[in-house]
Amino acid sequence: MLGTTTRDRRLDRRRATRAEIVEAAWELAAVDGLAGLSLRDVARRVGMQAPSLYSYFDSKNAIFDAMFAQGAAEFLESRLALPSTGDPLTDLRAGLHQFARFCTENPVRYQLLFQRTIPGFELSPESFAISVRGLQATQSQLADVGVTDPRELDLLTAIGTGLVDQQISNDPGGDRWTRLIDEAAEMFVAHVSTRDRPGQPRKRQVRS
Amino acid sequence: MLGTTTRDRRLDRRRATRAEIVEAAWELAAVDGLAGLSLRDVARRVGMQAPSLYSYFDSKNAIFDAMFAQGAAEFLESRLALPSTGDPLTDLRAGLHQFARFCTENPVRYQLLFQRTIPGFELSPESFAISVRGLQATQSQLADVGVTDPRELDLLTAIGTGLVDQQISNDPGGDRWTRLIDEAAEMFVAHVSTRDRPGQPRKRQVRS
DNA sequence: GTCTATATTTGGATAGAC
DNA sequence: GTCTATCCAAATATAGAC
Repeated sequence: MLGTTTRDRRLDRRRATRAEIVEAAWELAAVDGLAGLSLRDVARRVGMQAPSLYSYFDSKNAIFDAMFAQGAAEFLESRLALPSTGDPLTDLRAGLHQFARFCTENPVRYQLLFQRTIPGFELSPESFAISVRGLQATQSQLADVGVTDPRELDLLTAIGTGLVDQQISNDPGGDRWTRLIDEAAEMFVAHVSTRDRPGQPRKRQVRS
Repeated sequence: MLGTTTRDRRLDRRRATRAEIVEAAWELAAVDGLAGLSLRDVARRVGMQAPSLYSYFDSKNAIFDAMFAQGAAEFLESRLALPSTGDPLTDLRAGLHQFARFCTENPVRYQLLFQRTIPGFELSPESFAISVRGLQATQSQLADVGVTDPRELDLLTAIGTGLVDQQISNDPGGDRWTRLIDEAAEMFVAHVSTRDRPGQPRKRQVRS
C-alpha cells in the first residue's frame, strides 16, 4: 500500500468546490478590490446562493484566510524554485525579479499578503505559519548572497517593495519601475561592498 | 481698503464648521481606516446628526476630496519650506527626511494622497491641481540637486516610498527604516555619480 | 441649519424545509 | 448540500417639519 491512500470521492468533491470558491473570490477581488468583496457575488459566480457558501467556509474571514494561505504557499513555492548560480549579484537580481513578478502579476495577492490593509481580517495560525516559511526562505537566500546585516536586509527589502509599490500604484501593467531592478541591484551591491571593504572603517551610526 | 475684504460672519462660521468636520474625519480615519469611515460617526463627533452634514458637503466623496485637498496643500507647504544648502547630498537627505516625516506622522494621509486605495473615490480637478503642484515642487527640487534623468528620478522615488512603506507597514511608530535614510541617500548619490563619471561609458539598457 | 423620520441598498449570517 | 426566507445591522442619502 506504499503511497496509496483510500480515495474519498466526497472529500475530493468538497475540496474542489472550496478551490472553486476561492478562485471566484480572487477574480472578484481583482475587480472590486479586496475590501469590496461580497459573499453574494462570490456565490453567484460559482452558481450558488449566498448561504450555501457556509457549507464550505465558516465566515467571510475564513475565505480571506484560505486566499492568504494559497497566496503564501505560491510565494514559498516560487521562492524555493529560484536557481542559485553562486554569483551574488546574479542571484540577487534573480531574487528581486522573482519578487517583482510575483507581486505585479497579481496586485490583489500582493495587497493581501504584504500590505494587510483589509478591515478586520484575522489571520489563522496555520496560514501565518506558511507565510513565515516564505520569509525564512527569503532570508536564507539573502544570506547565501552575503546579505546578513539587519540594516542591509532592511534596506534591500525597502528597495524591493519600493520598486514594486511604485510599479503597481503608478504604472499598472507596465514596466516603468520593474525595468530598474538590475540597476537597483548593482547600486545595492556596490554600496554593500564599499561598506565591507577591509581597512575602510565602517561608519558608525548614532541611534537617535 | 488695501488688503481688506468685507467679513461675512456667516461664511466664516460655515468654513469653520467645514474644517471641524474634516478634522473629525481625519481622527476617525486614523482609528477605523479610510475605508471604514462612516458619516454617522463623523456627525456624532462634531455633535450633529448624520443628515446635517449634507448642509456642508454634498456627499461622502466630497469629504474625502476636502481631506485630500488639505493633505496636498500641507505637502506642498512642507516641500516649499525645505531649506536649500546647495550641497546635493545634504539637500537630498533633507528632502527624503521631509518626505518620510510627512508620511509617517500621518499614515492615513499618506494612504489617501499617495496610495489611492479608497473604493470609489473620485478626485476633483481642484484637488488634483494642488497635488500636481506638490509633485512639481518635488521634481524641481530634485533637479536642483542634479537628479534629472527620468530613470534616476524613478529609482529615487522608489527608494523613498519603499522606506516609508516598510516603516508604516512593519514598524509603525518606530524608526527601523527611516533611520536608514542617510545611508540610502549616500548609496543613491554614489550610484548616480558613478554613472555620470565622464569617460565611464554609461551602460545601455535594452528595453524588453 | 438642524432635526426626526424614512427610503433604499447592501452586507454577513442563521433557520429550517427539502 | 442547497435552497428560500428572513434577520439584523449598517451605510448613504433624501424629505419635510421646525
